[in-house]
Amino acid sequence: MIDPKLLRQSTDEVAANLARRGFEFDAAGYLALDERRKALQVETESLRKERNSSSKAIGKAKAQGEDIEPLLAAVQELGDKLDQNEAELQAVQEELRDIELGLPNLLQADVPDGVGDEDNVEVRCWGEPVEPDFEARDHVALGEALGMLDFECASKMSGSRFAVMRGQLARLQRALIQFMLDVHTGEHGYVETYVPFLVQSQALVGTGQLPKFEADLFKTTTETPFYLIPTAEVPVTNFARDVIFEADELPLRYTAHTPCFRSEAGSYGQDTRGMIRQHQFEKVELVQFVAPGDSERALEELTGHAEVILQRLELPYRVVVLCSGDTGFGAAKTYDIEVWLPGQGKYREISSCSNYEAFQARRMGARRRNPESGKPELIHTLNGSGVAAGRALIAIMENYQQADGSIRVPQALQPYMAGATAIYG
RNA sequence: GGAGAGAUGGCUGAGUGGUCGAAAGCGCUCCCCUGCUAAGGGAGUAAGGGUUAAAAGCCCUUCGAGGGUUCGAAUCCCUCUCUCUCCGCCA
Repeated sequence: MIDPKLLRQSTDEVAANLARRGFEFDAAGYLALDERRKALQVETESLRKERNSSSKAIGKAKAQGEDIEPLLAAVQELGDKLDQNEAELQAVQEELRDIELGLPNLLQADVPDGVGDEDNVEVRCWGEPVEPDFEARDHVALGEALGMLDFECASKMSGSRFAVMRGQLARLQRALIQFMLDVHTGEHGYVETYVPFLVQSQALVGTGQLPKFEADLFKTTTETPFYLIPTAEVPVTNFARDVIFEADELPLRYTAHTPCFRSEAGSYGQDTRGMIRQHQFEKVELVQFVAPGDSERALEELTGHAEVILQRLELPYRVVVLCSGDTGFGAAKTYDIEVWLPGQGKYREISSCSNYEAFQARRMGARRRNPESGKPELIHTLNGSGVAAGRALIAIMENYQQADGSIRVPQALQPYMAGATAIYG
């Protein structure tokens, strides 16, 4: 959520910033509605004040044994007017909030302009894509030939966009997760967490998936609906809901391995082959809570933490900064890490690291006590994949494939694979 | 799943219709005194919002959540949620 004060006072600047995303903000409409809110609120509060003082007077008069009948009559009409005003005010406030919840975050000044992913800007590149001296296969061909990756089997129970893995391939994914968690907790100062995979709507409003992107989520039909988490960002970031941190508690760094569930509405036809885009996948997530002045530096660090994983796995990748049109709803700035996939002959997203600044914090009341003023202020939140396990698995299969269809195990993972150096069919 | 108890400020805990946003204690901050390892005295100490260019001040809201009764609700009524204890059941 954008600071409502900023929305009122610098409406044109806000509108111009949002326009960089291709988002059209009806500034005039918003301001008109806010004017109505202001008038109603001032009036309602003064009515309440009147009622409060009258009630006190009645109490006093009664205590002194005076006749309170005339006082009661005077307050009576006031109550009706107040009820009406309160109802009207509430309606206007809800309307304003709906608008505010639907506005994307302001972009940082250094986010490049652009419309789609073709306009993202490469920031750096690591490793050299190696051309094998045989025809590179993609992970589907490799996995199926090994007898360890089975989409048909998955479709029997769950339909499309699910996978079944068996044997050493299933174990390799587990090894990856274990490895990533060990690096982040042991070397990058993250606290490992275990969190619910089902959350209620207010948690998703807090992180920004709701109310706008309900169609991308799986939802239960229980009386109070639960949503399957689309990312561990949702439960972990909500740790900070309604919390006022002491200044010396920050920064806080949390990591979690969870499955992620996405209905991927509107993605039909894209990546229908293989494990790139699934309804269910495993991910290790990184989340940070930092002081408002520290988030830009924290984003660089967090992105670096995700990069370390790919470096240890010796997977070539590049980092791109997302352009204005491609940056996600709540993010002020996002780096995507794209790993080289020989089977596709291109770089594909394996991690997305974003600085949300106060966008999520404002939605969920995440604050810290400012050490100078002693007053609460909104913190900044960040998160990034560190990294997506399913896609990392694909990257390993395709980058470590041998001419005979076997797959070498990256050195960093061998300790997690009982010393195995390769996977054979 | 069954039975009971509870939810108040950073914490403990009082408060059953009227100056209660809330006693007291603890904690914390500042000041004073004292002087030596600890003690004494005083003051202050919730959050959100409105008004303001901003601040001060003033005002509104909030005692688990939502609704109701009332001129007036932490206090009365209804619904829900959560926590604790016991029983049952389970991983």
